[in-house]
Amino acid sequence: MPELPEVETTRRGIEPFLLKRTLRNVDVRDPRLRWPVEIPADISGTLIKSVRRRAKYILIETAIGHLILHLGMSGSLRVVTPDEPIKLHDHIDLQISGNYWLRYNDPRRFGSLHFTAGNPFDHWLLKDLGVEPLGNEFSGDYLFDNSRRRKVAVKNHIMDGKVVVGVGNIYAAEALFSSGIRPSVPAHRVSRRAYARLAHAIRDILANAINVGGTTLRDFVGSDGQPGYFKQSLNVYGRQGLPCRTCEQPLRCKVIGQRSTVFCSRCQKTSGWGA
DNA sequence: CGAGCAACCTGCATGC
DNA sequence: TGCATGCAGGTTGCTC
Repeated sequence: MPELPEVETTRRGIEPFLLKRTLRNVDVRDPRLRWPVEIPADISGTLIKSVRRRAKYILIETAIGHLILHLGMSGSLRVVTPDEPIKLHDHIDLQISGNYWLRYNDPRRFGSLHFTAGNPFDHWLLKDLGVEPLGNEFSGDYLFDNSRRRKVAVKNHIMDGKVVVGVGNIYAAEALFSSGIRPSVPAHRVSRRAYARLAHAIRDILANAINVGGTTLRDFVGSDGQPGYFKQSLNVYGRQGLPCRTCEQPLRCKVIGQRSTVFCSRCQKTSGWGA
């Protein structure tokens, strides 16, 4: 599921169920996630003070510290009632005051849940993260300045969480298409102007996806459905071999940084020397 | 230090 | 139908 828009959609979906409620208990039924889940027992009965997001992590602030949740590749949260039968890969319940629980399911177990009593932004998972793509520090100049010595493909550059967070495989491909940049170009050869286009594209696409995600919010949180919003607006991801929506050339697919990357060889010509 | 890649897991679509 | 293969929206941590 989750790239940044899906995580933000999830955060917005669960926030009203959590805020100013009491966390009655965290029931760790199966602790085998990316790292073994260990939550202190005295979190039970604490008040939930905020539900925030940093990168693809959801931060749930309680009276004694923060829960740091990551959905990995296949994690999801559903709102359930306590009598809902346990399904395969239901790992954790956040038991909230009132007649519902938040149930975490993760087949591939790439997700994680941590607790920290300290400042969550100093936690080892968060402390080295790059800037937020929708925040003020992110810009074309920022991407340009951080890329001068980088020989990796520009696609890897924007997917590097130490540079900018939240840009996953789907949105990286989409942003490069919409800014006309060839994904395989070395990052240090992309011009300032091209990075300006790219930064705008990243912002636009992510913001847009979050907005559209909002419309499917209720279904998403309530029923564990996969949000269907993005398929419609995707221009390249998953469309290899199909005609480019701009020029009708068949889209090509290439593995870059071990991830498949779809692009249009006609529309994405920016190689770093020109515009 | 940067770059490249293996690893962590299961589920699903595909092809024989 | 059964089985093998390849691929999947993320991230860490190992090598060189």
